Amino acid sequence: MGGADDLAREAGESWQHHRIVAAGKQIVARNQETPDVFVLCGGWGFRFLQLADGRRQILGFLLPGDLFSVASVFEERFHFSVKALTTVQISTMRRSEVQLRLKSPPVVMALAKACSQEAESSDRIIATLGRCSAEERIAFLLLHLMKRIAAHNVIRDQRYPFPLRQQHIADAVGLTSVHVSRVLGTFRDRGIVELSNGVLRVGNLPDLKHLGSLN
Amino acid sequence: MGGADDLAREAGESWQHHRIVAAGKQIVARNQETPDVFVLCGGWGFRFLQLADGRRQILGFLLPGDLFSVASVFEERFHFSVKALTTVQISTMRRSEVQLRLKSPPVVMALAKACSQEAESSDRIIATLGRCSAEERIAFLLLHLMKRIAAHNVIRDQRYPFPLRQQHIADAVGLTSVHVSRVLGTFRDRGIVELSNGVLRVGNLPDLKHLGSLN
DNA sequence: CGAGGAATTGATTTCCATCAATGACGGTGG
DNA sequence: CCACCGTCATTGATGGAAATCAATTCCTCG
Repeated sequence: MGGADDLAREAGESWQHHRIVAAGKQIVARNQETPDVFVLCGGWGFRFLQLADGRRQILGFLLPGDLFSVASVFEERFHFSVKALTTVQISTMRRSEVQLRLKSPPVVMALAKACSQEAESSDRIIATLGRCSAEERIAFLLLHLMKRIAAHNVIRDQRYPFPLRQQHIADAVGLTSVHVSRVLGTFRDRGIVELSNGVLRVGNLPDLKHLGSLN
Repeated sequence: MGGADDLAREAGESWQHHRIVAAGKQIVARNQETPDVFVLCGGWGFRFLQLADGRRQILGFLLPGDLFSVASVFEERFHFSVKALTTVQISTMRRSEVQLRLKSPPVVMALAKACSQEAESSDRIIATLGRCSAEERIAFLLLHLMKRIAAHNVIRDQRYPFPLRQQHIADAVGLTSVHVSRVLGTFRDRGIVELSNGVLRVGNLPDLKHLGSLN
């Protein structure tokens, strides 16, 4: 997640492959082994773990430029699965080739940066799931995604492109989609945010931040 | 976390410092800047985030040999706090010196390994907090710690040294200590595990695994 | 022996899950 | 063009898991 831009800039073209995946399709499976490192180039994806009884936890969302994970540069095996949320473009690069590029300091630095961002993000999610209420969790997720969306898009009128279904929100913050619907309902009634037609409209950013900022 | 053994083996002695910290004392604070990389050499510690209203989430426990975090090799600032759970020995090394050692492939590989282990561990914790019941969360934590404890100690009679208070368990799995007490009570009644006097005795490992194995 | 933190236990409340029904779309094929 | 269907969102009623509040009791350690 993050930092792959630098990697791509550094890289030649010949040892990369591109691929389009339709919305809803799975891209990689947990425990799958591959000689490639994956980067998402367009659209949205998400990483997740599925429990034996079907419960699903979304670990994070992938936006354009995101490496599937820093660990995948070193590990030949994924410890999570990835699905396309929207139609998605992915680029794959031979791991061996990527590792050769690790001789270049800027590439190493980009990876190191991505590593610490991954770790910090994970830790904030753990704290949110462990200690926050439903409203706080959802607010946190929205704020987190807004920041990342804004890095890719010009935001006018506080309207963010937002392809998630309520089920995705639920699976990301550890709630049921029914309860997500209720919470988003109260957010709408209170004029905090409104979510419809793949657009997130923020009506009261201070209130949202008040709910969703851990500290 | 993990992989610091290799680092230490690789390292000389002169640019390291050792320190003893009493149980309960804080070792580093969130946002604290330091020129040093920290390794825990003896005792137990834990990493945590504290929310504005005092809610605390323990992110993970540190055992001997653990780097506080891989990210701290690259970042001069911690994004979490660390406290000593027991009396603890810590070793600090100049970050600049550690980074020089990054020219050595085995050190890089040790770090990469630690990075992917951190990421996988975080993701499993996220899934556990997001999707599992109180019993499952506690069982998961116990199993996770048992594995790590067994790597440091000879385990006889299924008795593990276990210095956590119920409050620590609660803060690690996102519950209240009252509820942890109840769940541990039923575990004891069912003969699954018994926790007392800093010793965890496992009475029925299969049942524990059945509860705490995500898949 | 006494004191203070830790654990246990009970009563009650709160939050969220579950179950179930309905409505709103959007696409598809007759 | 419209009936049909599947997916998604909403809403109500109910149940259950864990939080909260509040006493004790149990240890550990001066």
